[in-house]
Amino acid sequence: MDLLTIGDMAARSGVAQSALRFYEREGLISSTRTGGNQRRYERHELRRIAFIRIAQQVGVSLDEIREALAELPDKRTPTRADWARLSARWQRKLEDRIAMMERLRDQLTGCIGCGCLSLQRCTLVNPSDTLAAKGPGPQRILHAPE
Amino acid sequence: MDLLTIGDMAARSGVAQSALRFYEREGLISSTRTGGNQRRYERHELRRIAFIRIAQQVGVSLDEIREALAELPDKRTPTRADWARLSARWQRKLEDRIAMMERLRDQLTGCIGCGCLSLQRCTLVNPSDTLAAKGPGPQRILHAPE
DNA sequence: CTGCAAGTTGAAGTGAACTTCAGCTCAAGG
DNA sequence: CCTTGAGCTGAAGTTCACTTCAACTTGCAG
Repeated sequence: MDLLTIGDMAARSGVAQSALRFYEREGLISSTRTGGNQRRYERHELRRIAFIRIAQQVGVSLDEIREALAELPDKRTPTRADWARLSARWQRKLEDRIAMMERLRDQLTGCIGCGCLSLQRCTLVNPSDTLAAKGPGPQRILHAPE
Repeated sequence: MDLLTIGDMAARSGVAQSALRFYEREGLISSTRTGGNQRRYERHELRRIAFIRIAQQVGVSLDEIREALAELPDKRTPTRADWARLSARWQRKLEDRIAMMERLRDQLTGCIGCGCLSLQRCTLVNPSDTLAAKGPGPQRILHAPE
């Protein structure tokens, strides 16, 4: 077999073993077990991990990542097309986020000119006016505009 | 006087009162007190709050924000120029971050083509190879490339 | 077969950024 | 004056994404 141990996975992905176990508990990745109860990973799990890290870079929560990954075929090894479909969706998110940051940048430029930084005049603070509307509760940094 | 109560500040900034008290404990904003120990804010504190929220949008931690704000004059009300100087610095950070997201996007595009999402071949997962090198400890989402 | 690195578990700890709570006090309109 | 809403405090709780720990078991090289 060409199954990988958790050590291999950690080395190849740069993700700590503890994080891999955590991801498994959270249902983001999966493994089989040896007779002695040790984890063995199929190679394509590396791809899932790559996907998770990329999504995190984009600022997506593990919850949302789990949902996305749930769309992958459960039984068979995901094909190139499966991954491409998913990636395309994240690419969209990324573009949205980039667009938001650019708006932020442009507005900040304007604000430097006028020195205002006023809260309601500049739409800087509530970029898409959704942030304040979220009410109390911890607010996500760099929330992804859906 | 035209001092604002914490309720006013919350309403005008869209930031919860509890968060404002928290920011004050953390030394990010300040207030004077009435005889009856209630907070009263000068209007320019709104600008600090705006700045805090903007910086958070860019993905900066409160620690870093505190450092940045420490450069503002402590005694006098910050001038337009003071703010402009600070804003310019954040604008730089924003551009860096946008650049990183764009790299991410372009690479993701490439990966969709080849369907790879491989961890080490694509530099996608460790965009500037610093992430994995950070060792154990919670890793910041969307870390700002310094 | 032995030694030891590598793996296992559940529970508890961490840090960031807040929120919630309980038990009070203050301030302003009627 | 009195009520009612706004504000105060310290301590504890919350969520996210993990890490650390202790005590124990596996697996492979020699």
